[in-house]
Amino acid sequence: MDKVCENICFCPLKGIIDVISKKWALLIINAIGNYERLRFKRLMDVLPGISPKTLSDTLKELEAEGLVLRESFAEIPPRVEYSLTKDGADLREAIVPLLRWTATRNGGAERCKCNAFYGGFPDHVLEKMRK
Amino acid sequence: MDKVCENICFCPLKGIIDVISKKWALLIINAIGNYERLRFKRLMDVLPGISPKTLSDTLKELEAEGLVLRESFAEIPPRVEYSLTKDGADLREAIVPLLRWTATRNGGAERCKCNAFYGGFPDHVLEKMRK
DNA sequence: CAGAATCCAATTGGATACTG
DNA sequence: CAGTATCCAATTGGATTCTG
Repeated sequence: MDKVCENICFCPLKGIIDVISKKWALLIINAIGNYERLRFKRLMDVLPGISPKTLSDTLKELEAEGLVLRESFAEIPPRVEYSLTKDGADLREAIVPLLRWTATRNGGAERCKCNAFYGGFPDHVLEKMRK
Repeated sequence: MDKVCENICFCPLKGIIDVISKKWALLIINAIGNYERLRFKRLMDVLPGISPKTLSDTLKELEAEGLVLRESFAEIPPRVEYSLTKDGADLREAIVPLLRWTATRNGGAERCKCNAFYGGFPDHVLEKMRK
């Protein structure tokens, strides 16, 4: 995707696709967005199944992309809080239609009685998503 | 992501993420959406840099997901046309905000003077995207 | 707590050549 | 034309262990 950029360039798209195609990126952005600010461990809890490595790696990329802000406090035990930058928040807004579309496909939870998806969202977010 | 589905389930999200994280999936969906229906070779042209294998693979997945419709005509030489299903079209609508967000990041084409992104869109689509 | 380090298996996708 | 078949290199991400 990089080398296409001599004559024909997909650079603008390259950005999101690289971000989005990271398996957990959208989930992380959403999670942080929902809770305003989250600590590492809390993120691990909110995203069941993610490994610390993957979370760490993805957070770094999101930070490098200017989507997530990392604030570390010199305390013991250490405390680090993640929040969305303006850009990150905008991105999150931009994917709401996508989430809504997903949530309503196949009647949503018709086959799958789990509630992790909706369950991960605070009430005020739920209301918005349900339109 | 699959095995998470005993107690805590991310199934609803699993869908799009698997679709979206395919490097070319969104580009393909967009391309087809812009032109209503496209043939294989035309898709290759519209998506510079994609290999036939990748295109073929991705199309199959999109078809299996019910996002793309494949119609083959018994002619010589063979003709196959791809179009979006209702679901595919909805998905495409759902990602427009995302594309718009991307296009306006960093002032859009500030560093990159290419026009492949906007260039790939018919005028009526461009207008909508520019808001 | 917040990760870094290591190791490793699976997935992805590019290049190329071939076929009905 | 519309793929398929092969081969292969790079990326990804899970598990696990360790550390300031």
